[in-house]
Amino acid sequence: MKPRVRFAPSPTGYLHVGGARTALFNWLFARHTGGIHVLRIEDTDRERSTPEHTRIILDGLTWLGISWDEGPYFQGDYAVRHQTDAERLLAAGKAYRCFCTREELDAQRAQAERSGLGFRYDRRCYRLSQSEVEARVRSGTLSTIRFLLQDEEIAWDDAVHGRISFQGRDLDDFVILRSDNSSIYNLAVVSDDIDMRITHVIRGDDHISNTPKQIALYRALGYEPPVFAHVPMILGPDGKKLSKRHGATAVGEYQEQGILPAAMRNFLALLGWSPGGDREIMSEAEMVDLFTLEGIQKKAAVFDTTKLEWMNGQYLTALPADDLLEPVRRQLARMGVAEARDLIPLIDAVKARSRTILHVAEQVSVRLDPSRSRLDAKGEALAQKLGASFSGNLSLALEGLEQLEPAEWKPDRILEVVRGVAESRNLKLGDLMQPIRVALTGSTVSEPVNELLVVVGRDTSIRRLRETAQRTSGGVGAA
RNA sequence: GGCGCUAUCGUCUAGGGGACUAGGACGGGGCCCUCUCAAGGCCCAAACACGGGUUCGAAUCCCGUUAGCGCUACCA
Repeated sequence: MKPRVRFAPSPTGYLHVGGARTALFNWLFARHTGGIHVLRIEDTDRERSTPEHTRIILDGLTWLGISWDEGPYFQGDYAVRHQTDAERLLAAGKAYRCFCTREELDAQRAQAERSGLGFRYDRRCYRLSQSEVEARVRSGTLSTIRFLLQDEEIAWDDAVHGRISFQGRDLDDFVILRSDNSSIYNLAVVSDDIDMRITHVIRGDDHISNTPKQIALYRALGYEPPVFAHVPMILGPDGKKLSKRHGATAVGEYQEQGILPAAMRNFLALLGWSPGGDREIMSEAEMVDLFTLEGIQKKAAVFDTTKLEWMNGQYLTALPADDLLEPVRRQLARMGVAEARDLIPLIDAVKARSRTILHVAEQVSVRLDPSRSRLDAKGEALAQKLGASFSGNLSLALEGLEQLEPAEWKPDRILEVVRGVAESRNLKLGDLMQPIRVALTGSTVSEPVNELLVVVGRDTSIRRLRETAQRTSGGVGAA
């Protein structure tokens, strides 16, 4: 039988990196086993669920390259089945009506807390006589349906943790149907997972304590529970559950920061999963091939953005510029930069020394700007640091460069010429190259200057260098 | 408080009784390359939480302690 897995987010917020990782594991497992990946939106919390959040979650998954074979299904569409299942349990004596109000329950809880004991529902409504229950229902008293939990051991063989067991007596007779006939999470999930014939439930660690309740529900409903695989949580740098105060937690934020989906996916896969050995950078196909539930870590993992950026840098250098064209274009558009010409050579020139698309776009825009002849504050400061020779050396290099015909404007030729000038003047190559770099980019960091000159173009380069040399000839800062 | 889960370098991890003077990666430090910065190559510092067992032998198995985290709703 084909495995069937599901990713089941609630549309009450953005797609969180933890959720994205859970989705990734489900998808990887489905692909690896030839199974089906179902997407189910758990929108039963009407108060907090919005279509906007649903859209963001779908977009985030798509951006990451995580697809689904069925759905999205919306849990809210199955309210009738949930109710029917609850009533079936009630009719079978496996659940009972509870007339306790929220206020009464709160009081009982507070009472239990005062006496230092953990609260557990005392089953007072279970002890009501049949006629009493009927009388209250007839009188219109609101009631919930509670599941009657047997006092027995409930255990399962978790695919990542091994055997986990709970005692029924430590669990509560939990509510499965609210007084407005809407289902509580635990019932809705089990009812849907049965209906959708889910074989493997791969979800966050925080659901471990829900699992015995759900297993009891499966059995009471007459079904065998699926395989459970509880994946570890993702933590912030301080070891606490990852949250807003740790910075970016939504997948969309990383997209905006210029992280590549392939890098994000690779990084997320390695957070709590390892193929064994030293494998780190993996293609989608390799990850699918290597993925197993056994390779999932038991321990929670800290989300390390520094390593994410390193990995993104790896993808940036390895990917052909063509693959980067669209994201760079989007970023340039966001920055309000007009792309006057073919961006491929520009991207090629800078991608190896960039960690994000943002970073690539910034450098591209500097090289793209034909009017950038005046040094900005930073460039000015750098020029000053190079000292009085800045303008003179710039002019020297310029004399050589101006000799070059447009057809000769190639990295090898440029290097040859500049090197010739340097040797004839007894200067080091860097004495001539660095002023050019600063003049053209306003920075001491760039690709090799001969390549930079080609990327910027002969005419623009010469014009800009000439203007900068003139402006600073009376001493740096004189202009 | 109760119940549950977890525990290898700062971080992500390899390891599943002898192959461990514990390997890789990020980050840090150094060197090489070099017109700068990356990339790349080489090197260094850095960990088995603690205590008991089991065993000829334990990072690996068992028990306890400690610590961290999760759950403990008519939320999901």
